[in-house]
Amino acid sequence: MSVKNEDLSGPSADHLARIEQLERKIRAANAQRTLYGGVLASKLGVHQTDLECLFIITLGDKVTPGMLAQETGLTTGAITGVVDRIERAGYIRRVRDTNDRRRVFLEPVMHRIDEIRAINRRTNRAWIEELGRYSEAELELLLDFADRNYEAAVNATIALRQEAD
Amino acid sequence: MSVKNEDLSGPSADHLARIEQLERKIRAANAQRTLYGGVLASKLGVHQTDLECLFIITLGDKVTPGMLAQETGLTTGAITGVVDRIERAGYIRRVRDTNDRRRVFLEPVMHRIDEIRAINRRTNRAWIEELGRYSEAELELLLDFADRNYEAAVNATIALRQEAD
DNA sequence: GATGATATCTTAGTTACTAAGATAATCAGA
DNA sequence: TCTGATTATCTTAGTAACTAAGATATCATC
Repeated sequence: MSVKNEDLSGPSADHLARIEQLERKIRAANAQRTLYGGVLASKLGVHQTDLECLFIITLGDKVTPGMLAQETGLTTGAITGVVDRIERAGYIRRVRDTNDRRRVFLEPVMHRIDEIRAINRRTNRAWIEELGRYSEAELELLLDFADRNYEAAVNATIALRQEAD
Repeated sequence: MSVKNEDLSGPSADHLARIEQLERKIRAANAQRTLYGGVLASKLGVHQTDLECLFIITLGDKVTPGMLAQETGLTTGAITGVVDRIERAGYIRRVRDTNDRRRVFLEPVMHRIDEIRAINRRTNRAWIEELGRYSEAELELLLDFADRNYEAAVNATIALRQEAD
């Protein structure tokens, strides 16, 4: 019976199978979260894209339409529409940059954003509770993993864009 | 100095902050993966939605257009368009159910699906390597977490749909 | 065989998106 | 400080993916 040295030949087949399973589950969870975003958006009377952009705006500081276009991959024309809608809905305000008057800052209206967060807290109560039961060490691992996952997605997108067509 | 009993008052503020951070990172990674999907789709000459549906088809067995409509939240009319496009592109074949001739099975053409997987392997080489360095125990935790995350998203969507408008 | 239910497809119309260009402000060099 | 190039946002025209409603075909039940 010939058994190859697993330590030299990389992860075992079993290990690889688990990794693929993990990838599939992450993708499935992704899809479900996207679906949730769609339902939430229609409930708020905005579009799914609008909600995603709103999330980006609340993440960073001094976000501009141009930055949104870059991060989402949408055209600046499309972003103008997005910004129009979420401004009209009262979730952000356009504030001209006083230093460079071509630019516009998208300032989140926090008390309106909090309304959305309240909905998320309601619908995710059980999930938040589950998360609370993780130990510090486990949370650390999950945080690190999520971070690497994000970076990997960024790099994969860049790599894919650079591949010859 | 009054210090409340943290064990009785639930997770500490610090713990909660980490949980929120985790949630934000998951969402950011989500957005990036969605972006990657868009770039990949345009590279393949299909739509982002098409690619997502194709993924669902390869996950399950004997998937029908109706099931796709349910899982994605799209109308059956939209699904017809999706199926038309990915069939024309050669990634699936429509196969009539011989037992119930109203139904259609969406049969993935595996050697074409593998082309897509090869691209993903190329662009995610570094990420796959990183995953390989996780221990069995860590992978177990991540798998379980991804699973819970998926279920949480399903439940949150249901809860949101049921909330009074 | 008639009735209702189910699965998919078709059609008409809406609208979010892209591409290209307009507008307006900034910057760099002579 | 004028000139041209660049940058940031917005506007416009056109495309196509989507929804809603209904058509078509098959199945199940009495």
